[in-house]
Amino acid sequence: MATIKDVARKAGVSIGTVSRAFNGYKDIPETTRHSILKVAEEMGYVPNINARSLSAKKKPNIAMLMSGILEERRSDEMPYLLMKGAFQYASKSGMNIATYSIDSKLQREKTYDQFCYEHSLAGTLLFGLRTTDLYFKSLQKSAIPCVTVDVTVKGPLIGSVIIDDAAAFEDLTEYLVRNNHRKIAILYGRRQAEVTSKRWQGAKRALDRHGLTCPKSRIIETDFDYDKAYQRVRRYLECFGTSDATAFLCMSDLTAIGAMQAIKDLGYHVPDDFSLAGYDGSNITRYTDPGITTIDQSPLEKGYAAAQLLSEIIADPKAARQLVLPHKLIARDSIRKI
Amino acid sequence: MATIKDVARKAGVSIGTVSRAFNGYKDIPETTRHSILKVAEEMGYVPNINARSLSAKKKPNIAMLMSGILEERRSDEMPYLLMKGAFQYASKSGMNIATYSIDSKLQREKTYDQFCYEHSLAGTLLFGLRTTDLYFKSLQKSAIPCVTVDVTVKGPLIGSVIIDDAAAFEDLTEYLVRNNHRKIAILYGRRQAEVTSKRWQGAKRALDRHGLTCPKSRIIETDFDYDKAYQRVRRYLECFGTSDATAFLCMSDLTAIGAMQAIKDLGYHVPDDFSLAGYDGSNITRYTDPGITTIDQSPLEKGYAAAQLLSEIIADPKAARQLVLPHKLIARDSIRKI
DNA sequence: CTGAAAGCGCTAACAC
DNA sequence: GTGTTAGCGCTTTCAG
Repeated sequence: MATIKDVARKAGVSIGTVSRAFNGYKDIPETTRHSILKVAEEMGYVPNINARSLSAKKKPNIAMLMSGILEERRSDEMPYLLMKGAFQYASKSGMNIATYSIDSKLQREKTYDQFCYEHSLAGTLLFGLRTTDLYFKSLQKSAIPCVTVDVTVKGPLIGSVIIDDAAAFEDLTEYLVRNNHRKIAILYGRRQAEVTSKRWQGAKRALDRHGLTCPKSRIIETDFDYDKAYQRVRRYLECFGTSDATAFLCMSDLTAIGAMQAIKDLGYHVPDDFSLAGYDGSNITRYTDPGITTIDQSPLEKGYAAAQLLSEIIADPKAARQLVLPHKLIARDSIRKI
Repeated sequence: MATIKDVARKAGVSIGTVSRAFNGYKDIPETTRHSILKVAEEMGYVPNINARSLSAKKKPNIAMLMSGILEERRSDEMPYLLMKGAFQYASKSGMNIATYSIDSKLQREKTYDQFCYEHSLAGTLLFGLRTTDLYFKSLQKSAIPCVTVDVTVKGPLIGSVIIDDAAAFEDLTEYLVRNNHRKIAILYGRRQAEVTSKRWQGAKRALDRHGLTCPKSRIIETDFDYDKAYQRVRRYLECFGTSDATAFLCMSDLTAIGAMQAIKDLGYHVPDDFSLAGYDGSNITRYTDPGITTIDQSPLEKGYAAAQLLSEIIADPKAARQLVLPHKLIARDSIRKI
């Protein structure tokens, strides 16, 4: 493979000049730049990124760090779409992003700063990060800019992209109430999760506004997953039948699907006997029968926005900020007016 | 961040010695190595990968190149699971993998070799590659080892990981026949796709074996996607009702789901009126009602095996080979015995 | 055993 | 304008 030296020799100039031609320096005549670029093109020369980032900070290396990908912890769809969104921005803007998995083992072995140094990173996108991740707190002390998605970390070089979880869940709750549901059972997420309490706040706001309450009996705990939701809802229905609630408001799509299966298995019908709301906007909700009303988390847009925000922050640290993306309610047939 | 120089100074040795300590050279006394490693540990030193790969070929950089991720072309689940599998192997074996998106724009802009040179890659994993990708043919001429998944490229340094698509589809067809289905409609995939013809071969083999045929009327063309499948099956049913076929054999899960919706929308029932088979093993098929019988493509295992195979090939080019992973049929309630 | 030194490919001062 | 040169951080001969 041709190196800068080969190009220089063939073009009859020094390597310094070739470098200048490639880096958009304006103190070089257009004719020279052109002929150099042409020679390089002919030889199939492309600058080596490692060498480049070794010698200078230009064309910063940036990376997506995906946490939790090895663990079974969330749907496969969300992180993929975040990544896709980031790659879309990268492709459009000519930025080059690499993706790495940062599992908990890795986080234990080397610090965030060490990882960045190891890979000569000038900035990172953090996807799937939880507050319990070892890297979570490191971010603040680091001098390397980053953008987190779905969680917020305060720090001068830290941006974040989120949706307003509380407001979104409030909307969803409101939507149920508007459809005259007054006895709503809530499928709670993992207790420790930040999003669980946020969503609960939103539900609370909507219920309060309408003078409604949610007694303990109607709070059904899950881990955001299918199995637990299925079992809990099944037990709930065996206990209360249709007497205690008219709708299930779920903190994730997967729990909604579990709930729906339990409802069906006990001979009830969605939405005739029970209405059902999910949360996340995952693709599956389009294909269930009936389709599930849910909140679109816009992972694609989040990934895109995160990459964009990061490049802004790298260009100017003052650009660091929290971006709140709009959420949207996707109405489907799982909720009926009563 | 500490560099090798800092460590050398603090440990009272030369940088060469530090380097040796880190690279497992045996010509250095255990005591020296230990004290160096200890100092390094204290300083939080980690070798810079770029510098390392610039100066030598050791600890080769390897990468997953994901094609088609920006295009809408396939389910989001498959490529993600491939990636996950590769990361699993990487984490387990201490190998460090970066993921890049190689969209068609990028493939047009720089050749495969250029891309590898640019990133100092010693080997690549190719996910989502199609025969129409520009990089597809480049692989053979390249001196850089790679492993492809789901497609086969011949070349001395090229490995591939596949499942036997024809055999898998044959099994699926056979399964329908065993359940006494003799009039089977086939939801065909994209005409140009290699997998389409392979799966067709498999179906043919099973049908032939039982003296069955599949008249043109029962071949329904799709693009592997939901919408087209829905429309085509709907039209088919409006035309034939239950008179022409007892089962739909689909070349992808998404088309199966489209077909199922069409069946339901016209007032028919799965599996009472029509049995249904999908292909891919995507998660959605677990959650539909009824669950869909399908073939598990094992993307996780493929990714894992691909990463493993690549590291074998890099260690010894003679290890290059084609790996055929076992497929498995997942029986669910969408098929009934008649 | 270990230090010194020559690069790996590239960028960025610094001269001319 | 453009060549020269000093690194970037690391590995690897080559002496000794």
